[in-house]
Amino acid sequence: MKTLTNIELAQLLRKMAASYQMLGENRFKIIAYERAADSIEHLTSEAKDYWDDGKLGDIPSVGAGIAYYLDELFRSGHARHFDDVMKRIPEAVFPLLLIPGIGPKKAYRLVKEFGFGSSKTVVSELEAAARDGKIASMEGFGDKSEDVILSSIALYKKGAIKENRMELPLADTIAQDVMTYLMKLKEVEAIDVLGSLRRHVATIGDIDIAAATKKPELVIAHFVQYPHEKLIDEGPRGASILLHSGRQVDLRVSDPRSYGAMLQYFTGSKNHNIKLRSYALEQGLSLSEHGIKYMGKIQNSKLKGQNYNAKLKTYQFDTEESFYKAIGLPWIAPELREDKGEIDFALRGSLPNLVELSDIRGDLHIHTNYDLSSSHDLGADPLTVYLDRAMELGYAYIGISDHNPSVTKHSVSQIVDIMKRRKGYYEHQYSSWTQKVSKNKSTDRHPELFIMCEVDIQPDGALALPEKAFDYVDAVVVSIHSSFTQSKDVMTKRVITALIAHPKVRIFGHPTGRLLTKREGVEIDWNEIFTVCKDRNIALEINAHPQRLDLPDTIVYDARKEGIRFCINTDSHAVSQMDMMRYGVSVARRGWCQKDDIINSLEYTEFRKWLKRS
DNA sequence: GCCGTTTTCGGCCCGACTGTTTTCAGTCG
Repeated sequence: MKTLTNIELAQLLRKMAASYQMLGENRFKIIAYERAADSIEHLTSEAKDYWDDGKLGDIPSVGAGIAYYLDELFRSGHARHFDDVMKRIPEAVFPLLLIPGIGPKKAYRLVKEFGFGSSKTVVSELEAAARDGKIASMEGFGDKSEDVILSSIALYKKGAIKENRMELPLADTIAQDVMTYLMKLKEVEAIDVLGSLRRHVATIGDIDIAAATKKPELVIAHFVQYPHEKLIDEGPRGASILLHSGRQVDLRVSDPRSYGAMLQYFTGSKNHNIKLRSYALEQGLSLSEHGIKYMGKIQNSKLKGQNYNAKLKTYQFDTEESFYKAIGLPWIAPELREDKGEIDFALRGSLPNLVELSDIRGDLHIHTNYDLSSSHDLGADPLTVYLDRAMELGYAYIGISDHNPSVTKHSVSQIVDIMKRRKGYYEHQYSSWTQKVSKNKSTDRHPELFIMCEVDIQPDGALALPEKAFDYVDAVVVSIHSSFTQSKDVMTKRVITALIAHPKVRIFGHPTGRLLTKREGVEIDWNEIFTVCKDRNIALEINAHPQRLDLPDTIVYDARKEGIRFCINTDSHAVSQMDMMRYGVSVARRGWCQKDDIINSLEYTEFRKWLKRS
């Protein structure tokens, strides 16, 4: 039987939710399935592992009912109840759910009406029906809905499907461009990104931007002049455009007096907001993007002094801080707003003091253009260029972690020789560089250098660097670069073998090996890895490379609870990539890391002690 | 169907927008 991944389970549960919606089931049952899907999708370990331990019911939002069906699914590959429900739904409805503006009810009606049979052809068949004017005559539909379906399909074909996400740095770059453009207007009093982008999630759907202004019409008119492919929507509160890149940007404007409430509302996450509103409701407070309505009879003292909008019967908040304060909470950093208990921590006043980019003192995973005959990519720039940049960044140290020399092309003694020559070369380069900077600059402070190596973990767990070559490095990062699809048991043993192979193994590089939107991470028993890392005092890397962001934040969160420490590195293959450090810091923050959890926040002397185990 | 520092029953976050309608259903974030 094929093992079901969390993503596949989540998709299955969402299909169940959609099916129930089409069948007119109780709406709370639908919500329950959606919540279970969300919960499983955000799980840090596989649901299958919960099942192995007989603990499916421990998964939040999975109760006795769904646990029973999932159990059957894991045992036999089928859940009769799921099959029975979905048997009543034509398969052709499901692709339609990915088209903007089409939900379960509409999809179901359209498929029933026209008898679309195949999920492969349904989108083009629907397009043809709309072209022929066959939709406008359906009850509940009209000319306008027909147009909307046509333009939605066009969007869908351009890639604007509901699940098409982009990597964080790309979204960040696009958003910065648009915000720079918007800020040219002096009427824009404040501007921020919203949603998953503000929470620094690894992949982003739409780009949402908030602006505070007393002249909304002016700001919106300016926004829709930004170069775009298509104006999707324009109204009094904002507008949406589709860029030439196929990416959607939404602008929302708000009066400065209620900007804080709007910012809070649209930053999400959905689950954070749901939890927050439930909590507020217990105090008789109803939250919305406009502010807070008081439902109780006795005056609530926390709302005193807030601006009151009589028309909306709502108290307004210009900042998020004042909004949270009115519910009795301190401000919660956006990265924490994922319903992982942050509201309880906020209540107890024990939110983590999150690590900042400025806490980072060095970057330990950098590839130079020194050719040591590796089977992997070299970097693009020489050591001295990285050193210059490290100095500008104010780093106390950097580590050069080139890939090990190819083990298939060289003998052991050749590899040892290559590593020895490399060490000599770097030491010489570094020494002349330090002399140069001491002469030119007023300060004698400059980054220290660690000569390291990124060593392949071979399929059997052996390190791709012979014992004698370790004499020529300060420490190594070990990483998986091949055989990603080994079974969980084999992979776990493989990595543990590598981690304990040599005392100079200090960092486990991009541990899951995932490539965002391209390749899933490896299957591995994280608890066993955590145990070994803790015993051997090895750091897990948080790789800041835009395509990796690896470890994923959810696993960082779990590892941190076990007392594991992390090293945030850029894995730079060119000097410009050293600036990606901030994305790694975002991952750490989403994993609730404080400065102490990050090994490369240590100053040089302390870090050196850690790295060299002395 | 899930869930519980007052509850094992009776609740379940909130509002905007749209289109097709005279009060609402569907979709979205």
